[in-house]
Amino acid sequence: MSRRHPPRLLALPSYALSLTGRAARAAQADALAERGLRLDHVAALAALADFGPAPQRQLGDWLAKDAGDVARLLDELEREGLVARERDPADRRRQIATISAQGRRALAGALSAAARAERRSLAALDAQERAQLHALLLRALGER
Amino acid sequence: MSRRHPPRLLALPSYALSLTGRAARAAQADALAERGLRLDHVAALAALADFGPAPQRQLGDWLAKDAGDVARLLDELEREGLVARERDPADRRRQIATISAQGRRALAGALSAAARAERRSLAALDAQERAQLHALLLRALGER
DNA sequence: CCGATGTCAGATCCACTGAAATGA
DNA sequence: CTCATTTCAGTGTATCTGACATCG
Repeated sequence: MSRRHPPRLLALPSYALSLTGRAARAAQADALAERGLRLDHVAALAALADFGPAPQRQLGDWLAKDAGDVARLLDELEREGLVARERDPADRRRQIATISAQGRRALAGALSAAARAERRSLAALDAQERAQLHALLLRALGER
Repeated sequence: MSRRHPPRLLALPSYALSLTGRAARAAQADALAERGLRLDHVAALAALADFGPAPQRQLGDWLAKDAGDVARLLDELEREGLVARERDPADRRRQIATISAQGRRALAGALSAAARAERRSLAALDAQERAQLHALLLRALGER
């Protein structure tokens, strides 16, 4: 199994980016699958925990997710009792999603599993390099 | 439109990695779509250009792609005249794929389009930061 | 404008087939 | 040499994801 990568592609930072991104994503998805969660479940829970209850469209903006997908995602989370949805009395079109106590517990467990998976998938970098990579990625995202 | 990301997720390097990776991938896919190419087309052409003619199985290993998918991928590239397939006389099960002159031209154009798309998607970083990011990603991949 | 549903393309994966090579 | 097994390419299929279109 010669898993070499074509040099011409590696020469593109964004190819390397998409490869490492996929690997990181896969490692985390595996870690979460044991808990019956997907990455987007955890992302939604984290957003609701960090920013508080929100209408679905807002949640879609935070997670860079399509509104239709958010609706289906919340169906699942609600079925598991991790979030609750209720109509906004001020605007009855809106559904306000709120994380439940059970959702917060699931989130905490999932985040620590994700952090462990991360150390595995970025094992080739030492702590300082990981921090440097992290800072560059945040800049690339326009955060900070 | 709030482009903020949940802090709990951004605190994970691999979340930032998967976000930027997804954006980079989408930017490149868009740039290539105008040329009638997908990312896997370009990856296959690059592998054949960098490593030389190869049986399909080998190509699948390089690209981490399923053998069946490689067969379909090459059907498309062959139909466009970008690669040629011929049986290996030494082992008649094998099909050796070779990039054509036209394939090389298509690859060159695609790679420069990808490089332009990249400057757009990583616009928040200056040239030095992009280089630093690139080096870290290659290390993370275990290349060099 | 908001949520919900349907659908589509792309990507990944798995099972299976037939032909060809391999080796006990 | 024969037969069982393995390898390779190719086909079919299922599933998941992200994106879009439409409808109430």
